[in-house]
Amino acid sequence: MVPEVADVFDALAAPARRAILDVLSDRDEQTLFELCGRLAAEHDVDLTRQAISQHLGVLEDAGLVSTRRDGRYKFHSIDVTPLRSAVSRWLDKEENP
Amino acid sequence: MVPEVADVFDALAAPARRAILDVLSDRDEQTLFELCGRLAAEHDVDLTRQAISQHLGVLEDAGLVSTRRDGRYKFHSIDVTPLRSAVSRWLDKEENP
DNA sequence: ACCATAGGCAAGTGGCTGCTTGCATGCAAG
DNA sequence: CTTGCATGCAAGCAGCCACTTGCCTATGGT
Repeated sequence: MVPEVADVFDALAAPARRAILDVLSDRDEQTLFELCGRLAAEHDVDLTRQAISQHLGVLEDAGLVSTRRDGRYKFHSIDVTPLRSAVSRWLDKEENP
Repeated sequence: MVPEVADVFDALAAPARRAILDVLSDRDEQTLFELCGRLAAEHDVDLTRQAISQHLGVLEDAGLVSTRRDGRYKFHSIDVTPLRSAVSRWLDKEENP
């Protein structure tokens, strides 16, 4: 699935998903359970594992999170590339074209 | 009202509001009726005047749109400053701190 | 083989919000 | 002062989505 600009902004609209990006921005290659722990401990995000998993799915569909499987573990990492291109339409505005 | 980061991303979540920013990015100082016309003609946004007005309110609360009153006209302009600071937490990440 | 761990799938529900409808306000031209 | 235009306010309804609950698959250790 190719990520659209709309998917990026929809993904960023939820506070829980922004907190996930914050945690992943601190350290890459985290599993679902690691994320659940750190979200509850450091970001006051008290959701079930399934809720976090669904949020990760949205972020992955938007291309903001990339994953790598190894056995029964799935490691998540942040990727800001889609965010850069999503906001460039307004931030890279030329003053004198 | 001081705009929060959450307000910025909530504002950007709606396609209609992103279209409004696109129109304002083209030309500043547009009135509500001008915006309605250009949104319908060039961006396939077919909403009532009140809907557009509410969207403008959300954008204004987020600090993404600034307004200037003159008589019975109200001119709207884009301001990308809150957007820059909202995305900087992920985009301005230092590789070697 | 068995059990515990890591994660996935799916349906149901409550609450929020986006849009419309109807009316009100304010300014300006005649 | 009346008429018309640009905008503002508020309530109500319908649709969506965030979260939970319950069950399932698979991998790895003992």
